[in-house]
Amino acid sequence: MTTARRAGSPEAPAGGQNGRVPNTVSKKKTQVSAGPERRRELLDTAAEVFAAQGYNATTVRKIADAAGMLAGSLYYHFDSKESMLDEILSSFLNELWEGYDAVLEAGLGPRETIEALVTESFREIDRHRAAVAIYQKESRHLTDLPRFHYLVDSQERFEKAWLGTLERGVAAGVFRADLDVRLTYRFVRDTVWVAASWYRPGGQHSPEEIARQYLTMVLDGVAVRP
Amino acid sequence: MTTARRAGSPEAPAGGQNGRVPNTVSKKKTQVSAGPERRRELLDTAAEVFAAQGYNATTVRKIADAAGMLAGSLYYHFDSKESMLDEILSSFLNELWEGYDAVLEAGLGPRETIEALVTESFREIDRHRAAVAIYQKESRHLTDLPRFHYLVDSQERFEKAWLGTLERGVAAGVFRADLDVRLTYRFVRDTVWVAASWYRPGGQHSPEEIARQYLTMVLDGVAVRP
Amino acid sequence: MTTARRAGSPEAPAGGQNGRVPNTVSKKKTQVSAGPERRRELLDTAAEVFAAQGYNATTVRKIADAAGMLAGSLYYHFDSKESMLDEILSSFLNELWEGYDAVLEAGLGPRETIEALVTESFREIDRHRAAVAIYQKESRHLTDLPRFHYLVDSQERFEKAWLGTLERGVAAGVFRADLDVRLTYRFVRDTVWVAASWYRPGGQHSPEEIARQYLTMVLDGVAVRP
Amino acid sequence: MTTARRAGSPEAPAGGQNGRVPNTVSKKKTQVSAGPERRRELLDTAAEVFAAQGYNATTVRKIADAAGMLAGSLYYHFDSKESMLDEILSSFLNELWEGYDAVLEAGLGPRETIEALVTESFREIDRHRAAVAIYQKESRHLTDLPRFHYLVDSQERFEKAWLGTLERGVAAGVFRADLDVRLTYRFVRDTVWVAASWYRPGGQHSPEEIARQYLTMVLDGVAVRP
DNA sequence: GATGAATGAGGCTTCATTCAT
DNA sequence: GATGAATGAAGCCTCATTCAT
Repeated sequence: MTTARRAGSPEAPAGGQNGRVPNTVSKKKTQVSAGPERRRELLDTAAEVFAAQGYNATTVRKIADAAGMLAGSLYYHFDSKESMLDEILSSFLNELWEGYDAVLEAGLGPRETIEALVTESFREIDRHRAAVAIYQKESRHLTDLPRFHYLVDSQERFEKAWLGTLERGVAAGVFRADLDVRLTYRFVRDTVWVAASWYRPGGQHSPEEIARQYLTMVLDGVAVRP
Repeated sequence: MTTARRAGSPEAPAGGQNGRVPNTVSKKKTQVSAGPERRRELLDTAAEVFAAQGYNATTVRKIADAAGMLAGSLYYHFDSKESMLDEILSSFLNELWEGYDAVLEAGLGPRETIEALVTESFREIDRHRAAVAIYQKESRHLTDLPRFHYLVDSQERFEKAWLGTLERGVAAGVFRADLDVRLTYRFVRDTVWVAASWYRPGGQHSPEEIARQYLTMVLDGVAVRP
Repeated sequence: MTTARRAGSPEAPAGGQNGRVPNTVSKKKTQVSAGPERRRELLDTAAEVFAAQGYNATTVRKIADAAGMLAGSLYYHFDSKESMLDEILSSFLNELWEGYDAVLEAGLGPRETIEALVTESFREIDRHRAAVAIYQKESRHLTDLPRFHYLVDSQERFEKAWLGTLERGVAAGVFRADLDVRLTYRFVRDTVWVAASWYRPGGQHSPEEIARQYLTMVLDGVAVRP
Repeated sequence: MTTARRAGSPEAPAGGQNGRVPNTVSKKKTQVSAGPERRRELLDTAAEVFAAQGYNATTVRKIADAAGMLAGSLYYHFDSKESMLDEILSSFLNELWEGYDAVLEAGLGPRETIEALVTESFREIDRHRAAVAIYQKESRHLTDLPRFHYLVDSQERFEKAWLGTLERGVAAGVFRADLDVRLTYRFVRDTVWVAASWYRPGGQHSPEEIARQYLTMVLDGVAVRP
């Protein structure tokens, strides 16, 4: 039931068939590692459970079970259940923005920027599937808590980046002008991130391949051109 | 067991094929009505809260507050919090499938079928926004409960309908053959239903208008044709 | 489930095969009688349910179901669930003491007194099976409530009557002197009243017949005399 | 399913065949013990309260109060209030049957078997007074719950053992043939077990002494022989 | 006399969290 | 670093009772 596979990488046949860059999030040595790596492991475990069952429905005991310890023991490592969530989300967002910022500062054209952002997004989904899924499900009601206000900030930067690029594209004549830009923005944004709900790392398509297909759908459409 | 009962659906005679249907769902805090309408009102209220806060994070007290009664009083009308959820989802799915079946039995071509399904979907989002949002967020872990097994059935029919239509379209040469059909399926499906997360009835676009724009994006792409 | 047969007499093939004196507690005319008889009927129904499920486990709704009305409606007839219990027990005890007093004032010898008390007791069990069963199960913790203090009084009178008779018998040489009288008292008392837990009116033995057999067991023993 | 597990029974090596066993059951409010003994202590406490107030009337808070902890803390040790009851009853029945089986397999004559069973029964009442009292009061409506179906099994074995012995005795001419055997069975059975309702361990009579007196009453009668 | 709907207290249970060992 | 046991707040649900109709 509480399957909770150790998150992401270890079992992934690293750098396998699709020329994918293995993203070794944690390098656990033996069974149980120590120090800050242990922390990472526990967070990965927690993220899996949160993603699978929902934050509220996840009890600290379930996380502890999945980690092979007792509930109380988690409190040696973390202040609270909420702080685990916090750490999961913030470290995901940090990495996401590292990638996004690199793209945004690269001085690409609108279409290329969109392509790069989409590709980067799928890479993040690949690396942080659980965190992305949690983010999707929980961010709405989390924004009420002051502690998670950075989610709002991130959302705003996010919107600015995408919406801006789209508008730039419309102005440049590379994106259609007959569409409501906000609608388009939501369309593209959702289209990409919802994928986290079904994506499983190590599946038959690499994130880059999925990004490629998504991009041609979004940009060129599903219909055959007349 | 819990076979989706068909709700009386007073919302049904929804004004025509395109005119915005003002959401008459009930304005809490007005005088309470009696009889089976009261039940509907309470379910609508509950759905609103479930959608906003998530099923697990919603306490019966919150629902009762929103309905202007005490928590215990809800149990005069419903067996349990879960049965409220059940009734909300099943009556939504019943209505959804009425619309979908009408489309699927109309003998339309693949492209027209997709167009009709998307349009019908946005109409359902308009009518049952809360239920759709709940469905999106909760269906995954609900399927574990025997009581909600009908969600799995519905999902299967759903996939059959959409995937089948897409395949038909590829075979007929109206949809691109160079895409992974399952990927396309997920793309179209998610793209439509996630809209429930931001859609607000009574906004500036009617469901039909949103459907139209979504359809041209999905079918023809966002990019300007070369 | 909540079988709740209308109590005692009506269905009993009055004065049937065993030369039993029919004790017509209530003469209901048709389906639902009015006035004070209705009250009796409801109390009989309540007593059945209390006896079957236990006072605490019996909800007012169960009684109402058995009586064919809604829970709230009972409050037209009675102040509270507790007052139903009160009325059931006190009216039983009243009748019991009527019978007991007649016996005790008859000036019989010790053995004859015991015989008459036992017989009278089985008659009461026959007439008020439910009340007796309730009494057995609930009296202990009821005595805490001031309202039910008469239970304590009754118990004391009861003990005085039985214990006194036994002692009289020991003094008179008709009951064995080698036994602890209190133990004997408890033995006889319990032996009789517990029968309410399995006795069903209209069974194959009349109360008088059961009394007769019990008496020879208690007085003469189960073993064959050497 | 819930097969009566055998409790560790530290009470088992109960001092000899007649010397009063001082009830070492645990004196709440003393220092709490740890490990599986704590479980036993809590169960003993719970049994005491159940016996005194009835299962339904007993709130978990009352049990917790008696155990010197908060209501919720009980759930660290037990799944539910019902499972406490289950464990109390099943461990009592296990011990009871150990004793009964020893008697039944000893190849005694009918009268000696009855004597041994009665004596064993009073010993059980002495050791498990609370459990016996609970059993008396609650077993009837408990048998509806699948979880407690073993109570029915036990009752059947019980009846077989006693009734069989009585019939053997009648056939052998040691018990009276002029009595209804089932009536005799109920008489003897009830007569013994009801004693749990007034018996207090540490009273002036040892269980063996009470058994002896009960046996001469049951077998030889209360009346002086003519 | 009875109904339908609600109240409010309280019951069982869960769970994040703490802390001595 | 981890365990075992407990806390205390809160959650879902039940139920006796009330009352307008």
